[in-house]
Amino acid sequence: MIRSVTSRHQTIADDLRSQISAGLIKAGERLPSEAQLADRYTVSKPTLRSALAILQGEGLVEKVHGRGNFILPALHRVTYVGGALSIDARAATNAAMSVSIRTANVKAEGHLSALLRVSTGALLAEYICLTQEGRTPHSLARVYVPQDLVPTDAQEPSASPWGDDLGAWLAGPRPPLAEVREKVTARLPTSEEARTLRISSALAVLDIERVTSDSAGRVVEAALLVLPGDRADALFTTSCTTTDERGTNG
Amino acid sequence: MIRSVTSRHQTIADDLRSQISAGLIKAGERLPSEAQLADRYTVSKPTLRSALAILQGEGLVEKVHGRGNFILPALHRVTYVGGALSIDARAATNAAMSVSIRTANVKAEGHLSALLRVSTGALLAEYICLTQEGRTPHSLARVYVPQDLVPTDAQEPSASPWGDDLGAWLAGPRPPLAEVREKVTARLPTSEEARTLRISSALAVLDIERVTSDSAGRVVEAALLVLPGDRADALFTTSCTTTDERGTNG
DNA sequence: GAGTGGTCTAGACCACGAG
DNA sequence: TCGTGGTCTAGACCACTCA
Repeated sequence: MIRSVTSRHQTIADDLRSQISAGLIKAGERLPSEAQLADRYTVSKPTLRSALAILQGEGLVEKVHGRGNFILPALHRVTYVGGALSIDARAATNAAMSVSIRTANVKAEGHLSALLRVSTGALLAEYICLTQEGRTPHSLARVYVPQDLVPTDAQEPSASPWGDDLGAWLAGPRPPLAEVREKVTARLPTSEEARTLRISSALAVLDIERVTSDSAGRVVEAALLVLPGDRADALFTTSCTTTDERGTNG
Repeated sequence: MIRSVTSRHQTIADDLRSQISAGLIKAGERLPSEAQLADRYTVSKPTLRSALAILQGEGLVEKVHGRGNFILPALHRVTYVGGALSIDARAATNAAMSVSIRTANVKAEGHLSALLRVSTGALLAEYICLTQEGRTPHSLARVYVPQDLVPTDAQEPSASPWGDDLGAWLAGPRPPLAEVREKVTARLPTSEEARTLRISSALAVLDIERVTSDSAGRVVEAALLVLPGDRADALFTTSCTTTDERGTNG
C-alpha cells in the first residue's frame, strides 16, 4: 500500500479543504499562520507547507509573502468558446468581467513568424489582454496581428477577454475570416504567467494557440491564450450540418 | 528581488536539464542516487529532491521507488484531433502506438448519466483505452456507450487511441453522427491517473470531455480523455465553408 | 521591529525493489 | 539484506509587509 494516500500533508490538506468547502473558513479570510497551523496539526513547518501547496495547486488558497495565506473565493468558471468565426460565440463570456489591454509593437521572431507566416523581423501589433473578475484574473491573451493589417484609424478595439474581437475588428473591410486553428495543451505556467495571473506555479493552465486566417489564406492573427485550469474551460462544438462531410470508408 | 529565480533547487534543476538536453546523460539511463547527487551539489536531500520534482513535472525524469531516477526518452508529441465526425481525422495518430482496451459494464451515475442523458442506474458499456508508444503511455480514454446501442454481434471494436472508433463502429446501421461537443480543461492528474499513465502527479494533463450525438439528438457516447501535457496536444480546426455562418452584426 | 512566508539543513525513519 | 526513493522533523536563516 502506497502511503501517499495517508501521508500527513495529504491528511492535513484534506482536512483544511473540507473546512473550506464547509464554510468554516470564509472566502477572503486569512488562515492562521503556518507556525500556528503546524502546531495545531503537530507537524513541522515544511510538512504543513506541503499541505498548503496542495490547496494552492487546487486554486483554493493564495499565499502572499509576508502577509499570510488567504482563502480564495469560489471561482466562477469561464468558458472559452473555440472556433469563434462568428462573433456571437463570445456571448458565453461572463458579464462581470473587466479586460485590460496593453498594446505594443514587436518584431516577429521564431515561433511567432512561423505562426503568422511572416518573415522574421516583420512588424507586428501586440495586444496583451488580461481579463479579471473583480481582482481575480481569469485569462491572459497575447494577440499578434501583422502591422499592415491594423487599421490606422481605430486605435483601441472593443475588448473581449479572448482577444477575438480583434479579429472581428480587423475583418470589416477585408476578406472574411475563413478558418480558425486552435492547438490546445496543458502545462504549468511560467513564473511570469503565474505572477500575472496571480496563480500558483503548481496550478495547471490551458495553453491555446489560435491562428485565424481569412478566405484569401492569409493569417490575420495569432493568439496565445493562457487559462488557469481551476477557473476556465474551453468548449469546441462540431456540427455536421450536411452529411457530405462524412467519409464512407468506415 | 524574489530569490526563487536563483533558488538552489532551481539552479540544480536547470543544470540537470541542460545536461539532459545536451545528451550528457542519455535517455533511459539511471541518474546517480539522490544521496550522491545531493553530495555532488552540496545540498541536502530534500533540496535535491525538489530539484528532481521540477524535472519530473516537466516529464524529463521518471522516479521509480526503490530503483532510482531515470531519464525519460524525448517524447513524441501526439495530436488529438477534435471534432472527429469523420473517421479519417484520426489519421494524425502515430503509427507506432499500441492500444489496450478493457471492457466492462457499469451503471450510470451522477455526472455520467447527465452527460449521456440517461437515467441513473442505466446500463452502460465502458471501454478503457490506454495508448502506449513502447512502454510509455500517451493517453487514457474512458468511453461510455448506452448498453442498448452496443451491437451484440461485434465484441471488440478496432482500436483507436481516442476511442473514437467506437463511435464509428456504432454508427453503421444507425442515424449518422451529427455533433461532437468537447469540453477541455487543464488540471493535475488524480493519483490513479498518474499511476496508470506513469506520470508525475505534478505533470499537467489535458482533460477532454467529449459527447457525441447522432442526428436524432441521442447521445451515442461520452468519453473522458486524459492526455499528459508533455506528450499530447489537441487540435481543433473550424472552417467556414459557406459564409452564411457568419453574422453580419459585427 | 514584529510577524509572516520562503528556503534550506542534517538526519531520522519507513517503504519498495532486487539479489 | 542492501540500496534506493518517500516522508517527516526541529530548527536556522532570509525576504517581504506593515505598523
